[in-house]
Amino acid sequence: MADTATGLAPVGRDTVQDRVYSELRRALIGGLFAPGQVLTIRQLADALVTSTMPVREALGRLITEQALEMLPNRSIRVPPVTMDRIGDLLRARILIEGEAMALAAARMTPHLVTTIRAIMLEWEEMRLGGDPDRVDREVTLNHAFHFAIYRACGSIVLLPMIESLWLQSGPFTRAAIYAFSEAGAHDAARFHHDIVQALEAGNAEAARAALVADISRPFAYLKDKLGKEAA
Amino acid sequence: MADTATGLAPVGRDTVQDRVYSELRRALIGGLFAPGQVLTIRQLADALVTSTMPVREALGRLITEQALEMLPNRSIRVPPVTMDRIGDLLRARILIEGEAMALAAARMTPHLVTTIRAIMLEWEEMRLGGDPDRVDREVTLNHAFHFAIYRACGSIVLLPMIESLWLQSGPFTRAAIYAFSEAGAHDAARFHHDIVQALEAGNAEAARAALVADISRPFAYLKDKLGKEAA
DNA sequence: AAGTTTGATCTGTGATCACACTTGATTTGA
DNA sequence: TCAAATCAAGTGTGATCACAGATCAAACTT
Repeated sequence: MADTATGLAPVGRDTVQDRVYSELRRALIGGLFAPGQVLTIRQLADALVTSTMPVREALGRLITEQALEMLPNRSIRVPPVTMDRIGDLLRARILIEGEAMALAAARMTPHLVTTIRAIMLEWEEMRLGGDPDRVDREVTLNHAFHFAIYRACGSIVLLPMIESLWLQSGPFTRAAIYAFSEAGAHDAARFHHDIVQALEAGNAEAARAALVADISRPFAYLKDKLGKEAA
Repeated sequence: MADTATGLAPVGRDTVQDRVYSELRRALIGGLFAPGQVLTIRQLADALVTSTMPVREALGRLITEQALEMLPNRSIRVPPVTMDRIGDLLRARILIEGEAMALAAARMTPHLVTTIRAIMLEWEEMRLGGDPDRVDREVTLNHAFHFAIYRACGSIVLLPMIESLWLQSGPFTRAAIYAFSEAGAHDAARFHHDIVQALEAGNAEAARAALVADISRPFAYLKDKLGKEAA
C-alpha cells in the first residue's frame, strides 16, 4: 500500500444521518431550540437540505436519549422546563459527572492538565473580547472544557450518559448563561480554576466539589427564576 | 364523553417500530443474543415478520443506548465481553442503581413494599418448581423486582440510564445466571430479602449495600471465569 | 348564533426501490 | 501451485411513495 508513503489520511465515510444527528445535538446543547418547541421531520429536512429519512432516524435516537420527547399525537418536541425536572437533572448530573470528575482526577497526567488549562484560558480570553456570537462560543468552549476532563475518566460507559445529560440540560441552561454572562462569569471562571487546580493536585474530592458548584450555579438561577414566575 | 362512564381504557396506538424495539430489548436483557454476535437488518426483519424499516430504526436506537455497537464496516453486533468493560459496567451500575435504590428507600410506602415483596416471593416459588424455561422467567422476574423499586425512586432521569445499563449487562450475565442457578441462588434470594427488609425499614444505606452485593455477584463470577480463560 | 360536520392539509409511519460498499468464493493468470 | 483479479451475493443508506391519523378552518345544520 502506498497510502502511508504518500501520507494520505483515512477519509472516513460519514453518513447523512450522522451529520444530521450531530447538527441537532449541537443545536440542542447550544440551546438553539426553545423548551416546549415542536419539531417536525419535514421542516428539519428542509432546513438541513436533506430528505426526511436521515432526520427521522436522528430524531428517534434523540428521543431514546431523552433529549426530545414524543407526545401522544406523535408530535416531537423539546421537553418543557418544570421545577421537578430541574431538580432531577441536577441531582443526576452531580452524581454522574461528579464521579467522572473524581475518576479523572485520579488518572490525570501533566499533559492532560495542560490541554485542559489551555481550553479554560481560551474561554477566558474569548470572554474579554466582545465577540458578536460570544454565547455560542461560550457554550462550545464550556462543553470542550468539561468533556476533555470526562474523556480522561476512563469509563466508556459513563461518557454517553453524561452526553445525554447535557442534551437534556442544554435547552434551558442557555437562558441562565445569558443572565450570568455579566454577573456570574467571575464565578464560572473561579470554579473552572478550582477544577483545574484540584485535578493538577490529584485531589478527587476537591475536583468534585468545584464541579458541583459549577453546574449548580445555572440550575439554581433557573429554579429561582421559575419560582418567581409562578408567584 | 361516555368514556369514563363506560369504563373504557385508552387503547393506545403502538407502532411496529415500538414492538420491534421492545422485542429486541427483551431479547438483549434476557441474553438471547451472544456477545459478539452480528445482527443484520434483513435477517431480523424476517424473524420478526416485518419490513426492514422498523428494524433499522429500532437498531439505531439501541446503538445510541450502547446496547449494540456499529463496526467500521457498518455491521451491527452485540458488544463482546472484555475485562475492562465488565469492571466499567459494574462500577456504573453500583453508582447509579445504588443511588436509585437509596432514593427509593426514602420514598417507600407499605403498599409499595407489599408489591415488591410479592414479586420476590413469586421468584422464589418459581425457583422451586422445575420450569422448563426457568431461566427466562428468572430473568423476567429479576428485572421486574429491581425496576419496581427503581420506578419508586422518583427520578425520571435516572430510570432510562438504568435501563441502558441493563441492556448492556444482559448479553453476558446470562452465563452467570446459568452457573449460579444451583450454587448461588441462595445468595440471590438472601440479597433480595435484605433489600426488601432495608426498604421496609427505610434504611437507604442498608438497601444500597444489599443491592451492591446482589449485582456484584454475577460480575465477579464473570471476571473470574474470564481471568481463568485468559490463563 | 352555537354547535356540528365536512373537507383540505399536514403529520409520522411503513413499504419498496435504487445505490454504493463489503465480503467471500470463483476464476484467471503467472 | 499459488496469488491476483473478478464476479456474485449480501449489507446498510437514502429517496420516494402510499397511507392512516391529527388538526384546524370553513361551511352547514339546528
